[in-house]
Amino acid sequence: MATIRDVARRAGVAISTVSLALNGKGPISPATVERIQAVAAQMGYMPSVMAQSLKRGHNRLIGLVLGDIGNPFFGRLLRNVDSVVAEADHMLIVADTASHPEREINTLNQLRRHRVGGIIMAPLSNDPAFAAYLREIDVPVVLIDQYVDGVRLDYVCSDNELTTTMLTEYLIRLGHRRICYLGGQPNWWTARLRLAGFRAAMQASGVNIDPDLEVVADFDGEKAYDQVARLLSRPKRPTAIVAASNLMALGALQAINDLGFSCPGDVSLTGVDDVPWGSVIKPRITTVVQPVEELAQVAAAWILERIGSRGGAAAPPRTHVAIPRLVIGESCSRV
Amino acid sequence: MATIRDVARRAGVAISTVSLALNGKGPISPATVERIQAVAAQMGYMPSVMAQSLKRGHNRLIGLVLGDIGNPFFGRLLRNVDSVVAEADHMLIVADTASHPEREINTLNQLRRHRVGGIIMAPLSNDPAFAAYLREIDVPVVLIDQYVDGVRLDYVCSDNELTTTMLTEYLIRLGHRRICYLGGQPNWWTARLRLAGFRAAMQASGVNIDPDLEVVADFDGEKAYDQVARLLSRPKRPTAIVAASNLMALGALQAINDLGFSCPGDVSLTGVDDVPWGSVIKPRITTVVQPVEELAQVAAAWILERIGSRGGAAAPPRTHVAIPRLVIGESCSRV
DNA sequence: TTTGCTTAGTGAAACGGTTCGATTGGAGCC
DNA sequence: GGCTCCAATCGAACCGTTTCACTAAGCAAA
Repeated sequence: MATIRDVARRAGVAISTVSLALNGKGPISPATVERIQAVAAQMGYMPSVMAQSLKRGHNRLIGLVLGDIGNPFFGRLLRNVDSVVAEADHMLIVADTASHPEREINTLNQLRRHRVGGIIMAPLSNDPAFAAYLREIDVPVVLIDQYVDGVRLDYVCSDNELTTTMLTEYLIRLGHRRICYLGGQPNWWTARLRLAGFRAAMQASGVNIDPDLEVVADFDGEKAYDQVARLLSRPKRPTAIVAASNLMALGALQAINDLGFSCPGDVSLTGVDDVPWGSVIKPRITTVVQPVEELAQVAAAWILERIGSRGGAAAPPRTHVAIPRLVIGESCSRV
Repeated sequence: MATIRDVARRAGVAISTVSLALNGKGPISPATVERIQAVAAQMGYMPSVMAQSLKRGHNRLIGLVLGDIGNPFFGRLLRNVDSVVAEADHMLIVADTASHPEREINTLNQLRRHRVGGIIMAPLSNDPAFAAYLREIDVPVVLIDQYVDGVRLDYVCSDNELTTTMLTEYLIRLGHRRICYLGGQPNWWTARLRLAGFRAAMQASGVNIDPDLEVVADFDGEKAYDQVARLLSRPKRPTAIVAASNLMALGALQAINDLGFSCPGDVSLTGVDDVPWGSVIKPRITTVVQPVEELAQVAAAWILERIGSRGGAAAPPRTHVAIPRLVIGESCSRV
């Protein structure tokens, strides 16, 4: 690939003249500018972002660290983040930690070696060592979806507590009392909040929580299937299920069907978040959807802000809580 | 962030000594190496990949250009590509063209400015101008999923013709004759091949193709819904449907249900590719799935090879055709 | 003619590393 | 003591760009 030297030689001017001309900076005569542009175009010259960055002290790269890009939620997140940062002429280095929390520090270090201007991350880890690492990090970081206890960083999420509260209240209004809750691993930030949302709604309505019906299924479809199958084969089975994720809701639905029960006839079912093509799953599951576009846009805008104002990196951290939306399907019935 | 200069000063040695010591190259005394390592660790020094790359002439970045990362197929592709290149200490710059073919050249140019070592791309465009651009490109490119006429580049795909051939033959074996084909836009490479696969299977079995039943639904769920709804309300309706994508299959299923028909009772349905939650969609759709992991791994391995052997970039282009797998569900019945 | 002001363009330093030829200082040998 | 040799370390060039102080030329005013 041609370098600025080649262009300068070919155009018969100094290197600095080429730089000035192509960036439209110095007082270069129109004739010269035109000649240089012509030569550059003809040679297919493109400035090396690496070299530019080295000089300027910052490149136009942003790191995006996710636990599982295969998950459609993160896929949509990625897409929307990309569209915003591309607008600002930035590009995304995407790293998937493949659901291994222990790889996160390593991944972040790699991004730092690349001197990315900022990092957007949906963390998995939530231990003090990781928090300590984040507290010392010297590049702007915006957390998304999941938080890390003990750090002070920008954080963008939807109101996780509200998600399950809305669903639980809805079921209670329909007359349900024996409600099963399918939750995630309690070391996940969002899992704890969604559980709290469920409990708050139950208590607010004065409904007793049967501890046996509050199960952990690790945000995993198969585990949800097993748990629901187990609970449905017991005498006092639940009349409704609140699943803290779409995957678990689908696992639950499959269990309900496979055991010969009907949804919503025998068991009402609700979940969190859209599933792509959810519209063709029968019955359509009543669900609370997170505004992914909003999350992505705010996170992207914030990281660009932090990058833009070098000093402003010290500005106090902000939190944006997006309000999820209840989408009523056909998976719940009055009891 | 500390630079190599800072480390050198603090350790009381020359810059070159630090570089040599940390890279384990020169004959540096063990005592000095240890001291330098200690100082570097204490200062949190990390070499700048940009600076290294500038000197070495190549960075450890690979571009991945996709039309829609929101699509789970590409999400899984991304995840698997990332896992392979990460193994080789490379990172991925991901760019989403948001289904705008006209942005592709721009995106590729941006990646070239970043001096990525190679590019993996699922192209949308397939016009001569784009082919001409690709023919001149000075960085290794591996195409995946879709090809571009008139270029000579590595290409990784699954046997697109075979996908629809397998489905069609399966339906014919079940006794179907009036088979509807839902295809994609003919300017898409994969759409043309899948259509050809359908026709080949029909002709091989001596079944007449009713041109009215061969419709274009643009790989789009809504369009498929409309088309199927239209065809099903006519007197001589099809007894089976081959959809050239999962999205169209789901649209078709919805239309079948909404019009009061049953699947597979009245209409048999088949599709191409997994849907992430396919296992809970009733009925489970018979489908041919592409081995995404295999595609991703081959593409990643090939681009790493091209990057590795600088001269080898001129090696003749290869093509890898993966064999898709027929997964029989409950959406088809004998007629 | 000298002075001063513009305009157009140049040269060199700097960014943060790597690499290689040059330079030490000391040990071993005669 | 002078020689060679080797291990350990250093210095400088270089990668591709930007930026800024500087110069050379042209011209108007004094």
